[in-house]
Amino acid sequence: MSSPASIPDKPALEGLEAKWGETWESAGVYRFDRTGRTRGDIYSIDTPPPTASGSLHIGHVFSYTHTDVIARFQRMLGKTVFYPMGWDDNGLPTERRVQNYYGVRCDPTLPYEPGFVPPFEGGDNKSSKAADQQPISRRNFIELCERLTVEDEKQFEAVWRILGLSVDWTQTYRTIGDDARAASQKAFLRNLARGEAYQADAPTLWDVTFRTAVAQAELEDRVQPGFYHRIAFTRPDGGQIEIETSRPELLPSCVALVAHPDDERYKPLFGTTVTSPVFGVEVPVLAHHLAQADKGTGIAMICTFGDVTDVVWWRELDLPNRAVIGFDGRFSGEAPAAITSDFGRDAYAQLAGKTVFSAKQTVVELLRSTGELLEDPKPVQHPVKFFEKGDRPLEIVSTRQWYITNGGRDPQLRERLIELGTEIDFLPDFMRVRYENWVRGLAGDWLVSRQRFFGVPLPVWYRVDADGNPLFEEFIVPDESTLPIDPSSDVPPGYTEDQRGAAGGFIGELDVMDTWATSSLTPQLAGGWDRDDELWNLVFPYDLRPQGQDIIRTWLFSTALRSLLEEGVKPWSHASISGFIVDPDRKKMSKSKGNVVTPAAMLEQHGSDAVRYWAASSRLGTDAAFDPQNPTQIRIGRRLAIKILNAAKFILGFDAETAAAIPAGRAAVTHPLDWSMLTTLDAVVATATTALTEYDHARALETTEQFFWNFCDDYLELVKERAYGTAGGEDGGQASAIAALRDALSTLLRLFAPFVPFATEEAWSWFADGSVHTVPWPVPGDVPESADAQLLTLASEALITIRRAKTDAKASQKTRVAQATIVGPLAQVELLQLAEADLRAVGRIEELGFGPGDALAVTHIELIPNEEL
RNA sequence: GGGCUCUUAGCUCAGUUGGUUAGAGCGCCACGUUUACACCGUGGAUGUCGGGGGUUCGAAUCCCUCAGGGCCCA
Repeated sequence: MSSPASIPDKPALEGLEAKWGETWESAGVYRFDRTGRTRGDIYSIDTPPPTASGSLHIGHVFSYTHTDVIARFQRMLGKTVFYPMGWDDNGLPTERRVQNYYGVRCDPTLPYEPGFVPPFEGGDNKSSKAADQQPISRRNFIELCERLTVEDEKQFEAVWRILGLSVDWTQTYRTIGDDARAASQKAFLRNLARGEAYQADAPTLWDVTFRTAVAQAELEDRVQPGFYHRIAFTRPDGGQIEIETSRPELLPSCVALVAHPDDERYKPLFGTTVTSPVFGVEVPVLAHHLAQADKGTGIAMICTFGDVTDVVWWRELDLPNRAVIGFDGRFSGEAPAAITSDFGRDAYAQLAGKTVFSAKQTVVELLRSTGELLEDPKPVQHPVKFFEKGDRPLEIVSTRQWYITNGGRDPQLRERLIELGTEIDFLPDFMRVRYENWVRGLAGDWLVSRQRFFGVPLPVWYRVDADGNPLFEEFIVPDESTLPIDPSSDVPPGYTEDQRGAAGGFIGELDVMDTWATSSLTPQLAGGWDRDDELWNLVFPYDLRPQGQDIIRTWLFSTALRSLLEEGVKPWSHASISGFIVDPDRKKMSKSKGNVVTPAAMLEQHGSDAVRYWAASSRLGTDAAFDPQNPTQIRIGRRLAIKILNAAKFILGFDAETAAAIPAGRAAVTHPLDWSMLTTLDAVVATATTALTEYDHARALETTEQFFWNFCDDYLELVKERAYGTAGGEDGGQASAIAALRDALSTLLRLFAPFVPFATEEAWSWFADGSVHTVPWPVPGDVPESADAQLLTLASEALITIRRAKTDAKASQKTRVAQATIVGPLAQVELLQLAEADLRAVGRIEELGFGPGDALAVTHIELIPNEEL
């Protein structure tokens, strides 16, 4: 970046990443300098913070390259680009990684152990058994989380730097960092103050492995094998009602039977009662429209709680709660009070303490013994709800949890969110539908409390009454100025530590927030919300939110929600959605399928420019197939990057002395063919600029690339003799060619710069000062009236015809031609004659004639045999 | 079951508001070592635009329908 460097004899891509990465960093090329800027000067990006505990895969490279191309384009347009990087390090994935990496697990009841050394380091990140993990205190556990994420983040940053992301590395944040915790807690407290956050004791989807509540956005259905059990309930008159259930173990928690209100078979029974088998509990028969007449026997039992429909029925039909499953996924020791018969209580005693699995077997045996299992269980495949990161079916337990309103129970808020979506330019546009579908399908408010450890603590305490019982409705909040806080170690205002847990004192909330509750605030975290007002006003609302399509329901939605609640406006004007990478069998790459490709080796093997080319060739929203064994697009990208270096070297090598005397730009251009090329290039500039402005990076790249290959294959060949100065004749012909070539080179390097930043920077350094990445994006230049793009096209066609004649004769392209005639429509031939000398030179034609004809063609070509050379 | 999306050359993909004979790259075949490039150059062959129906002077493009792939939601 100092004075122009000498051009290597043999340009190569190897080493460019390290060379330019260091130069860019030390020169601060991508630094966000807000001095004197106004909002209109800024282009701000709400970068996705990768999960620090995960591993980067080729899909990350794909989508982050899309963003970087836009960032570089906007920077060259003259915008000051706010392009920060965050690390999403809080949350369950980190906890799991720490457990496996260090062989530990968190037990909050244990005391802190200073100077703790974990059993080992560098576990293989495969799941290890809990029994093999050493229990440690929460504080020790969090220290290990902190230690490992810092290490992981260094490795991530190294990959991003090699890839050439034009991030300002002084603008980084961590979702577990002090500022992030403070902002997350502050936003929650403001939700609370405005009535948007609340706590409720309610049936909650619960993962028994991780022992935490989970939210709707974290659910997934998995088809599981199961059995339908046909069971008999008894009517007061002794008659039977048959139901089918996949969860007979929940029979002791049965609170009603339910059928569809229009179901003629059961209409007479509505309002009557029946008695449950084995446990002998009398329950009502009720009507509800969610009961499916065509499923099983058409009548179902309602238990507390087998699935989310049970919860709806329980709530809407105002039924009692007879929950039997505890937080550990086992049956509680005490039978529901409704079971009063000795037989029923004995039966329940056999279930107490059992897992769902073994309780099911026990209940089935009991039903067989009483003859109330009417037939052998029928195997079925049915969808079961799982926590997306879990591997045991979710249970539903009643617990006190914190919620944030999200429109799931508020039609007005829901409509505002949908309206907000219409104000955002989704790229591609159809992705908005996924957002709208999600908003419309919300079944309840957002459950944000998690019974985990490595997260942002919910910033509340609870008063304890005179008898030592916590008063959850009488919560205490900290002053904003004290954030971030940890209520399990910090003391609420007006209390002292010795009052913790004491009668008349307080207790701290132990739960942490859903990781999305923090990452939904990435615009705030990165943009200095309520911490750096000047920055915030410069970047918010952001220009761009790039992300993957798989997290529209989580990250995109929750960010839009928090922005609406906190600021009342959309968080960004554009949301660009990248597709994902599929393997050659069109299967999505994922860790569980074992088809993940890690980027570091790819970048090392092929070079960053090559990998970026591959990524940038795909449009937003489309999935890209990738075969690591045969990375065709990457090879093409590598070829392009090398070609850029070679072409630049070639162009800069033409008579350097003459070139030095030629003014930069187009002042010395006189030849019609040169003008033809430049006006064609101007059209490419216009197309590429429009495409990038519309976030169609693939089109910009394709257009530029196509021009570039034609430029090299035809124009460069046509003018090289003239540029060498060996063609002779025309006045200023050499200067014109050299000036046009240099002007085109400058333009092409800038057009390619967002896509292949390393090769373009290298070539730029051979003749110009400063970085190509901070020079102005090209604009179409001045051309004379007479400039005609058609001329270059015709000359290329003529050249191809001449080449074909030589190829057909199995002759070398440098074979001389004694005589040739080009025929074609008069206007074309007249135009083409303007390039006669260049055509003769490239074709080594001694005598070139022109004549009339229907279409452009070469006739009467007369090769001079080899031996006469 | 619902929503979205895709199906174009052997492969990966372009194809704009409907408009001549549907394109590119890779791969393949032939030729060529031309003073930037063998990580190269030149040229060539390659299609029932998933199937069917409709609208139109004209359909890869618009509409209907069917089939298949993918993602998300139930």
